[in-house]
Amino acid sequence: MPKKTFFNINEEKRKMIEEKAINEFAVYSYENSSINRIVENCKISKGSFYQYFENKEDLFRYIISLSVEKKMKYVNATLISEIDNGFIKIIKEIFKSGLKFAYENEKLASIGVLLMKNNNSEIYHKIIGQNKNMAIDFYKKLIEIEIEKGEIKPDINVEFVSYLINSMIINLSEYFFEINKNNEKKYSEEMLFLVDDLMDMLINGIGL
Amino acid sequence: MPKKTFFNINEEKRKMIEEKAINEFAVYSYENSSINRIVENCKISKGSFYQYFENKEDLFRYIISLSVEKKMKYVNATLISEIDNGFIKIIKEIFKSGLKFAYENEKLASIGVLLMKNNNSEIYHKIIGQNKNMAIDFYKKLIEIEIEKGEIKPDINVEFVSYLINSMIINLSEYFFEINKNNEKKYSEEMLFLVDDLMDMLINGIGL
DNA sequence: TTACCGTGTGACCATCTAGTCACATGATAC
DNA sequence: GTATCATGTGACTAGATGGTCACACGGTAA
Repeated sequence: MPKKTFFNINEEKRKMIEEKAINEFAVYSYENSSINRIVENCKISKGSFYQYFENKEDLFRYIISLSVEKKMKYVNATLISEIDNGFIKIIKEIFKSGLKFAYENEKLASIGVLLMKNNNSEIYHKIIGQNKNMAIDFYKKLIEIEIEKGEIKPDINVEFVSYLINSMIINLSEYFFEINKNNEKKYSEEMLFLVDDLMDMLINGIGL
Repeated sequence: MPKKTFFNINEEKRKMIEEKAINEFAVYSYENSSINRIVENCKISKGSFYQYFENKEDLFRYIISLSVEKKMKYVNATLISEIDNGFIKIIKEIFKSGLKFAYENEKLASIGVLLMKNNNSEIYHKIIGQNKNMAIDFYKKLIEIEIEKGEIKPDINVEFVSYLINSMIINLSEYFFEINKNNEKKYSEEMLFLVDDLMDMLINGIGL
């Protein structure tokens, strides 16, 4: 957590520091980011920075916490409204809210993707640590319920399918950025079709 | 390419340098690897290193070329023998030969995965560059043939499915390492089942 | 005026990096 | 013996990094 001095400075400056830090991590990832560059962009001194934050990790954790907080607002709203509508609907909505978050918070989403992909790094272990299987376990439970309801084949490899869904969610945002890199962004249409395609594929396969 | 001096030194020393470099890149990835550490582990001087290689990138490219060469031996054998057996068989065998390569060349596979995942980095663009869509285009063609043959739904998003298959292949090796990290390795059985599961899922979906 | 205190500063430190270069060694050729 | 040449060396450079610290500034309280 940042030191209390960080929360004492005026909001404009605070937001500016947050923004510059988000920019830095989104472009360079944690390992290759530079405090020197951040303070330079912020036009504050090195000494000031270390009066706001314990160290580089402290800043990164703070930015991640901002990101998680924001993303939760998207996902929680979905979960609450869809919790009784079964696996397909829930997963679909998680995918969609994930994409919506990525679309509306490109930089934060990029930081998240970089962190999740770099899952051998020290910072990944420090931040994600024991929670790394939380999402996967959640999908596992959903799938098991669906198997009991007779909606999903009972002989699938639940562990593996959960893992796959998890990496699909990470990949989906990336793919979306990829196809939209040079085009103008057509969030609402393209994106939702993509999720529908993906879910249809997951449930029914691509074979005839 | 390494300088000719590298190929003049005796094979034992050359293999040792290759091995230590592979180790370094597999553990630290390109960006975080250190020439200092490599020469220290090799017990050769910095000067010698720069008489063998132009620079760090030269060494990395060389190691990647070794890896590609080796992997091609696995995949090519598959492609030649399965080319007439249709999409499912080919993809299945590509998955399997990819896993076999990863199992038998853990370090090289790890270097490849790290490079492919870090697809924003300068080194990725330098090395993969314009070829980054080669694999995806290959899958696209396979799928289009299969659609014409009436084996795959004609209304799927071919571009997206190809992208997905590509990232599945990258993720599959990773998942395999993951589940085998603490267990003893049961390559032949578990691995092949995993591929069969995955392909069955891709073709038929998980829904009942 | 003096004392205190939160905030701001940038030179500085230790430590790392990739890459260089003047020199040493040792083998072969004449 | 001497000249040539490939190979080997490690101190050194220039530039980065994260983090520290003695000090400066400005406002408030006694």
